[in-house]
Amino acid sequence: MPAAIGPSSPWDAVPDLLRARGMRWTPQRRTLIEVLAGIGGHLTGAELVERCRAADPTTTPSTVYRTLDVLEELGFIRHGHGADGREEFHVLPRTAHGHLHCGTCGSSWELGASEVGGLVRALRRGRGFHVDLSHVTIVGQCESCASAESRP
Amino acid sequence: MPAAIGPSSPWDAVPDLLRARGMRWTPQRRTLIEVLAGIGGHLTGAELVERCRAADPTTTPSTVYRTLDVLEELGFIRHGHGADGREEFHVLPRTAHGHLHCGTCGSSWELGASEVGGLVRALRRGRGFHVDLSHVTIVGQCESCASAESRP
DNA sequence: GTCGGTATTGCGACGCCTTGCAACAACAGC
DNA sequence: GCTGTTGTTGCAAGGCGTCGCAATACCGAC
Repeated sequence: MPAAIGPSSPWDAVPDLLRARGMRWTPQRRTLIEVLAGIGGHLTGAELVERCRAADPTTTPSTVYRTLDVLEELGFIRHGHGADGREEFHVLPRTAHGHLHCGTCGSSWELGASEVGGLVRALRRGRGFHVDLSHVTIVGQCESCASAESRP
Repeated sequence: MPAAIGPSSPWDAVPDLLRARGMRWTPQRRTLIEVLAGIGGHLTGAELVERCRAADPTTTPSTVYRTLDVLEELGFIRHGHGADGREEFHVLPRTAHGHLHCGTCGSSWELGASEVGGLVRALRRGRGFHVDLSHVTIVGQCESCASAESRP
């Protein structure tokens, strides 16, 4: 019995987008898409590999990372680097955004375009430099860690 | 014959600073310091390991990285992460500064406190977040790459 | 000068991610 | 439905960086 017309998801377009570019729709890619569709927010590459392995134990890291590259080209994900330099992927970013990372407690927050807008404009005007916002990670210390440290 | 009193270097203080903290001055650390003193600017961890190996083939990566941690605690170097997430060390930073990295051509520039000042203040006021400037790497596209791309 | 406590080293193993390559399989055309 | 092309996969190996552990050697004390 054919599934009823379910809630349409942006991911549904992936197979055709791939084929339109002469690329192929494979079970391995399907696995990764299902994992990505089932979660949201930020994940490291290793976490993604692990979740794919949970869904399909034959998953290979290299395939996951290569598929992530493809999905990034298609705009479905973006990657940046966390405070430790490890890759971090953002699923379906509504708008480009950077990240704020507390080096003490490890929490992180999104950094909206409005907050970095001044810097982005200044760099564009002053240096002709075009900032890739999704790749911006600002490291430092968050409010609660800073106050905890000044009053131990 | 004892060396004449040479040009004094900030590195000369390292042995005593270490001992003052109950740490030790070892030949391996000496090798790394000599390498660092002989260059300047930005280097990746791997480059540093390689240069140490050139000076002393018995050099071990783990020792180099651990010594770099110590030197960072002492303030002689700072590390950040380049566009690809790899570690990058800055020798003797005069002032805290961030980095601007062109993802297309790979060049990078220093980002002065004045340029990021607005963002730093906004984050402090708005979120109580204290930015670690030396850890900031802004990725994007530089002027020449951007214009080369728009007019191929 | 020697001795002992302990910081440091070197090793081996691991984790994350990338790359080259041969074998495989998706898919367009018949 | 079969077939050939060629994009993908899985493997193996490698690079960068970290960590635990036993052996080493620095350095302060005697």
